[in-house]
Amino acid sequence: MTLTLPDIADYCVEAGRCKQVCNGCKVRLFAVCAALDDHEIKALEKMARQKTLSARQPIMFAGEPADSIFTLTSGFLRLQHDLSDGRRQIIGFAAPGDFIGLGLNSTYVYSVETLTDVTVCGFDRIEFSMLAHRTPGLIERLHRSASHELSLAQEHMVLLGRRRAEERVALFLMSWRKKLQRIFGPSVTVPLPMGRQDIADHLGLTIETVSRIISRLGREKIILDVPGGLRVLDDGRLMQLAPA
Amino acid sequence: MTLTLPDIADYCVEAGRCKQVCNGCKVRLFAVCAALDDHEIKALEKMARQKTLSARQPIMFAGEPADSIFTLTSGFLRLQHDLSDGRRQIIGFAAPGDFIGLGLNSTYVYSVETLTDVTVCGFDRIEFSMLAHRTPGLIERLHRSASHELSLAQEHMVLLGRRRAEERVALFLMSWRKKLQRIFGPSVTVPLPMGRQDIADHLGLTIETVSRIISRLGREKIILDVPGGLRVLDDGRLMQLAPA
DNA sequence: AATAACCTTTGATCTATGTCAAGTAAGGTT
DNA sequence: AACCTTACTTGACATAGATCAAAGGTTATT
Repeated sequence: MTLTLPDIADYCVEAGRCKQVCNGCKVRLFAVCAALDDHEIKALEKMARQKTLSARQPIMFAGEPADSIFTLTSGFLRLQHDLSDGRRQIIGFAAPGDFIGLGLNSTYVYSVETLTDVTVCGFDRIEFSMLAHRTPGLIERLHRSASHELSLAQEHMVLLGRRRAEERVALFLMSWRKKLQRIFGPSVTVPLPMGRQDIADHLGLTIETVSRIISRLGREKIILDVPGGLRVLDDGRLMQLAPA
Repeated sequence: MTLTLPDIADYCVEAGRCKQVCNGCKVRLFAVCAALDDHEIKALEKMARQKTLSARQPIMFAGEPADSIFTLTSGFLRLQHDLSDGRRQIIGFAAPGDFIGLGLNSTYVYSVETLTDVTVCGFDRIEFSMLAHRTPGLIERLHRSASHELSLAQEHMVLLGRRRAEERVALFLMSWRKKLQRIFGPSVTVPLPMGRQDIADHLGLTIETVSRIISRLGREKIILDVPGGLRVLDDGRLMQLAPA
């Protein structure tokens, strides 16, 4: 199952720069850039550098200097914290339109790896910060995005702290579907560009538990496992699995 | 064990208003207000309404219209999500200087209850938002605070998703101590204005597990249980309990 | 000072989920 | 097509932490 926002790299990449970037940008309306007027977008455009990255690559590490920040324009990422003994918590998955580096912090607060081939619209953090400093609308937009992330993070704390395994899986499927829906439009088939282990590491479970629950939901005809994702057969029962 | 930032209400409350609020404010340097220059602080001061609230009171509910937002000036709060079946996740505890309503969202994203008697410096959300809109330094400060909260939230996800009970308790004690230290200065004795059940609901554990672990750490002479809080006897071993 | 209400601690047992260990399927490569 | 690698699934068993139950302590109330 392939998700096609027509590949932004197609009409963008030219010695790492591009003209026409923002106006042709498929994710513009979802991204922080939506805050900018024509004048400001020109300034941003000058700073932007398109990049293509292949699947399954680490692209930044928690604690390292945050030289560059970016909007994800196509493909998917996972954002994660790794403990020294190998345990891993996936903080979230990024989809097209998501901005990485919202906090403008001088070091990255999490590590990032690509799940799929990916294109990004990258900026020098300092340069971007300065633009933000003199562009109140941009900070406001960053703040709104960060606040939204914060409330999602808090919702996820409830999931991790207080919900049982089946609820976690059900809620994950629903929230991931909702996130994709906003970008790609409604669909009963939910693409899962991440593996079972990634889902487990996001939900604080083991791969076996995730697998068993997905199998069970399949047996109960609530979902149908299809290659690359899954189809939601019974929305109502899926929702009932997790009390509000 | 009583924490005394001298009570801000002393020289503040006068028909719900006050002169001299901000200059006398004990938490000003920690709070979002620190972003403001003399001119701006005057504008803010006009909008501010001091309030006193007694211990163990719910003061706002998730989902309700966010009419007012505030800086906590003394006392402690807990911020929580409640599920319909009674399960509860405490998102965090607020200490003097913390701002409640950082996101400027039109509805509250979590519920809040007082742990102790409390004083707050409250604002009408709309009024405050408008001030923020024309005061870039203020939004910037809100954004920094929100970003900081976001990274704390992500750290807590790791705790909830991937750490064992003893690590959770140890990390909680260290992070709570660190938070208080910034406000009240260094101290080996850590006040715990919240109960064991609150700690459990913050760490995704049961009260029995929290109690057992605190008892064990006491037996091992890592901490000493004292009324209203506890004393850290062996910082090194406490830190060793949780791998980075 | 005695009583009551509420926390907290401790012990005994249970269980949801983790761990360990095979299998099976799906791509990718030669 | 056969092989190999990697991901997923399933089963059997183990365990960290939950649940149930009963004391102890503290603080507030009369």
